[in-house]
Amino acid sequence: MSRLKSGTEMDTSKPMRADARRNYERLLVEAKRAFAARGVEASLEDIARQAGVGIGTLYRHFPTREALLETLLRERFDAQAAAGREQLARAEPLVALKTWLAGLSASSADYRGLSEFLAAALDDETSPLYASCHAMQEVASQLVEHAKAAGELRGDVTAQEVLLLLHAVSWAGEHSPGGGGLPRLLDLVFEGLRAS
Amino acid sequence: MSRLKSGTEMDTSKPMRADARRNYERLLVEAKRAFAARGVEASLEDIARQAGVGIGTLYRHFPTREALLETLLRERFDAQAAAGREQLARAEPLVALKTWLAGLSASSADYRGLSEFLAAALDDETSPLYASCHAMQEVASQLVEHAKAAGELRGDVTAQEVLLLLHAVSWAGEHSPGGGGLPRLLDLVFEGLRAS
DNA sequence: TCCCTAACAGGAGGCTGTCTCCGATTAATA
DNA sequence: TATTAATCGGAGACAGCCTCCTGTTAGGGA
Repeated sequence: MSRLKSGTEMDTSKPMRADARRNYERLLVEAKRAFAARGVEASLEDIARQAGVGIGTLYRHFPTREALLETLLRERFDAQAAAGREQLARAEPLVALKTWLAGLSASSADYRGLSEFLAAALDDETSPLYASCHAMQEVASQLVEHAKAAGELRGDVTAQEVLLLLHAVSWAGEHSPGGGGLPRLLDLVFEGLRAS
Repeated sequence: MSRLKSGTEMDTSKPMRADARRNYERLLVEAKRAFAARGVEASLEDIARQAGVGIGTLYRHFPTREALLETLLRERFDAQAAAGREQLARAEPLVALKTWLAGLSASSADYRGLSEFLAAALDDETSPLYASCHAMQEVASQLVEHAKAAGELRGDVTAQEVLLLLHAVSWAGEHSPGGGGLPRLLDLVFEGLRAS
């Protein structure tokens, strides 16, 4: 979105040429479809082919797979962060935290293998996903502190641990036989985080 | 080991030729090294090269990556299953279960990406790892039932869920910044499984 | 309307990896 | 030592990642 340079935002650079922009949008549409269908490791050549574009064009717009994913996820991540800040005002901090985490896990669920990618991005400052994920950690941190202050969450648990466990649960959800076990697993794990 | 046809066991087929056996063993040594160093996705061509053997030879002995892994893991898995049966006699069933799971997670930890592989194998009956993993599920099931019967474990949790959570924790351990967070994560998750 | 040029398109090609096939090689046996 | 069946191992087909460079084109200025 920000790379479309499409008017409403600060335009420090020239707008994209019409053909470039057309291709950029087609690539995003096809990437979304491919990632949803085949997981986050879908072939980039396939995506380019489906978009009716050469592989070189894909790589110019998105130098890495992470960059492509980041563009697809940014909008959702922003919304998720906003939702988190709303939950901060809520009366029951533990419910707030859990609700927010459930939303986050739902995001992880629609591209197979995404948890893996996100977990890797958190260890790599050069990844385009790193910044988005870090913003998420910021929000998580605040929700965790709220719940601790209210005495509803174990005092010895860190936000980082909570997020890691959430990623783990999302990962497990992908490998759950039925597939619909994610909320159940989240419940189980959350039980252990509650203050005793 | 069983494929070595090395005397002490029932030999329904002829023993391997000396050169075949030599290569088989070299491949196992190098595979172990490579998986430990580069994770479970290490290049099979590299392994063959390091073993001083052609790629064709590797594929003849181990038709798939799973087969190679299975041979490397079988011994450990057998030991783990035996350990589980010993734990069954123990007085505190919850401690027994946790001890056993900790041992299992330690096994998962030495090849990066192994959890992923094991989780996938559980969904694929044709995988050579499926049988080994299923035996593990059998033991887990008994330990879980014991702990439930003693009123120490939540009654509504299944062995499958417990194992899935264990895999998830192992996975998270691989992605934990410090790297030594696995026991801690196991503790946290276990807290939620305890009967309340 | 036409032309010029910076921006863009996109495929060839190098690289790495998986997996198969089959002629060359060799261990074991008589 | 000669025979032969088991084994070896690399060539080659294929797929994916990523880069480079030539040909093309959009769009502002004359």
